Amino acid sequence: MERRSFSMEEVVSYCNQYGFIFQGSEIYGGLANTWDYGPLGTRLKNQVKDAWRYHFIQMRENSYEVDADILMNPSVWEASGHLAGFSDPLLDCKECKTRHRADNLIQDYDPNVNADAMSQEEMITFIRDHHVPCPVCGKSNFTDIRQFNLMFETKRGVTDDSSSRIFLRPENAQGEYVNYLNVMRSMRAKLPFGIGQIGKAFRNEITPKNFTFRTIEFEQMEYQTFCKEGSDSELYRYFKEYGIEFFKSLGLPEEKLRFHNHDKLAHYAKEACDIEYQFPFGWGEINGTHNRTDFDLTRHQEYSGKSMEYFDEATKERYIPYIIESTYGLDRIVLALLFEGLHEEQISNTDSRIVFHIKPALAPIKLNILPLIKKKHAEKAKELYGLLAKYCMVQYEESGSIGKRYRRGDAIGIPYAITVDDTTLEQDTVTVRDRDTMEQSVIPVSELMGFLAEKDLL
RNA sequence: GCGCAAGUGGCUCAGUGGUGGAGUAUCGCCUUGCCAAGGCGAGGGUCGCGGGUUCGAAUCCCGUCUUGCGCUCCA
Repeated sequence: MERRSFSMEEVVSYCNQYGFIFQGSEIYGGLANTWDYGPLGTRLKNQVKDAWRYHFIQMRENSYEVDADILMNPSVWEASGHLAGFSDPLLDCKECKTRHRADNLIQDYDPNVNADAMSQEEMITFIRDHHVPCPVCGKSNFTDIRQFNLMFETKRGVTDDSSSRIFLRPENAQGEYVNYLNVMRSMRAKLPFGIGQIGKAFRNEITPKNFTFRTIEFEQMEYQTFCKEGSDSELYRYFKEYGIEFFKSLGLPEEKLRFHNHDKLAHYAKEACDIEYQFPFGWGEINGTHNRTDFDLTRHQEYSGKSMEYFDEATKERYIPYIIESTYGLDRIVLALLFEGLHEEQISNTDSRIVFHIKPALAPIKLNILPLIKKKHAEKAKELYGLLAKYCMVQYEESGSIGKRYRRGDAIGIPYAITVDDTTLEQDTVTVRDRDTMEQSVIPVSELMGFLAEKDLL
């Protein structure tokens, strides 16, 4: 059967039409790069979260989930280095209107100069004195440097003084780090152990784009493993490889996944590797694994004055643990699943259907309960709906022909349709229709629970 | 942030100065015994938003917002 994938525009349109993702604040003309998840998108997202919880929390020993606040004491961001390092000195070329990072311009002009150590004024003076050229047009006519801090600011309290300035977290990780002692104490955890968190983070990106791929507000699923120095590199490799397995378990094909090593590491990382998925617009990061060493906990010890040391009963040693971070972009994974699963299938020369091929375990709705003939079978079908709704997300639909209702279910990824007909009334069996093969089978109502378990619908 | 393009019912689009339309989708009734059948009817639009020109603007002009593409940026 001929099968065609969706373009970016088609995915955006589909998401709006079927209730997956809407433009944020749409009735007011929107707000740039904000997207709201609709009923089905929310379901899909939650299923991905559940899958992550299963793999990272439930099936893992010494694994704990937290839900830290988005707003944190500003000292956290001083300690983490985000307040100093999470902003770029940018300037524009007045001649060709291109934008550049001042430190990169200087570094490229003279590799012997350490631009990172220069102040903003020193950088602009250097650029003017040396007539550092624009790499695009070759001229040297720049605007002043402007600092773009990627952290979102807000204020607490009703007064407007600077002491009330607080930030929306630019990454979730610090929520796990500042709770490291609390989790270890209250859970009586021993190294190595992990703290996971699902939550929102915010970044004032300069140019977000590509639908939900890069947004100013986004959700991450993070897992931080606290371990002893020496075991860090092995754990780093493990989580890097495990990312591929996790994505495969969600239904992303291996040939559309690849590792991407960073040549320039973040300020906290000793080793860093992304996993990228091949989106229609190019390879895009959907996971990152970082060896953050003891950088974060050491800094928190320094800034908070609290000891972050772990006491190893076996060896009687005291040390600050290393941290291996494995972070997953939830919105990006949902987007990848949409691109991967959405197809238009040609059934005949004149007939086609939209199908969302998604693993049953991730499907927003698991079963489509349909009376074959509304007048005769609606009552029994509704009864079945009430029964099955206790176990999984089901939908009841009676409007339109049976074929039309099958197709509508296909379009939103419902894996199975349960049709109630005369034999249901007489012999207590239902017709089960498969989304992928369009084939039907008859099974007794009494075996439905087994069917749900077997097909990963619970 | 710069450049280019677009924005009209949920979706796809027509309408280029003179009473806002089509197809499709949705809802109701009839029909229909398994893959988007058919009939009748209904609801649904601040023409992205604001201003200007005009007797009159979806249409022309200006601004703005949003989206897409290309830069730029991206721990």
